[in-house]
Amino acid sequence: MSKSLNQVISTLQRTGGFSSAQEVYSSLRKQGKPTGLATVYRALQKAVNEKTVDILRKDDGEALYRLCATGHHHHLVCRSCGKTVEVEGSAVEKWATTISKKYGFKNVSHVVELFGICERC
Amino acid sequence: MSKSLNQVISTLQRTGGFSSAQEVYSSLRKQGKPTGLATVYRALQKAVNEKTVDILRKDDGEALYRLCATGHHHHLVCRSCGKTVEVEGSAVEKWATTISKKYGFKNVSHVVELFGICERC
DNA sequence: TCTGATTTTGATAATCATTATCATTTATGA
DNA sequence: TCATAAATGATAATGATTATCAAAATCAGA
Repeated sequence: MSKSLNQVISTLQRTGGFSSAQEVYSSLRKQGKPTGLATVYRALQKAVNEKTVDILRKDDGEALYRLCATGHHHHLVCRSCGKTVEVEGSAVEKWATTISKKYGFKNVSHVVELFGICERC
Repeated sequence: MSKSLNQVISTLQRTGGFSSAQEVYSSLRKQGKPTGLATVYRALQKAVNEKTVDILRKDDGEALYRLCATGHHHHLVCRSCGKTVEVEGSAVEKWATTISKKYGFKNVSHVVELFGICERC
């Protein structure tokens, strides 16, 4: 595992929720470990291929990344300031299972994210 | 309803499935109804706001649009062949509303997609 | 119908995330 | 050590989307 991949992964661990590539980039810079933007993208890409990182898209199409292994939960993200709350969704889990059976799909994963404006914004 | 909105809608009808904005643009041009790219985007945006058109993202982040006769719904997509089923999710809608209130978020949208392997694959 | 105001349009430029390039640095291994 | 391969990062290129703004179409009232 290359050095930069390690750093990107551990940055995702620190921040917890979803981070865009640009956020990882500036986060690394703030940590005193400046890393080229291209390298950040490369590391994220590799992590996604290896399925250690999960990718999803914001409304505007920007990609968000998060560690896969960190237990299953969902996020409520502020569109304005980026504040993220982890939320539980057993209702959603059940729903997903029901739907999958109904249509005969196997091995179903789901992406569920909420985006809104938080109180302060 | 403006003229261009009509044309964009009927183009989506003709092509049936999902089309990118760029595809709609060149499709209109081929039909002999050349329309500015900006206008195409504006029309699609408006249609999405009015919930007459559905938007989702390709893997590379490009937006795809499709007529959405059946109101708000979600998708169950086959990872292997791409087959897509529209599914209803009132359970999810309720859950999203509850969570949003709980954390004081306003104007909350949600992204819910299911990915699995369909029967045939 | 004429006239002035408002809306719509479209060519073009600007934006912004992402990818490609390529020279330089760093790791590897015989 | 030396040579080769891999990783890095500054920068340019790409491509979808959005903003700008002047011209054209539409509308409303006299």
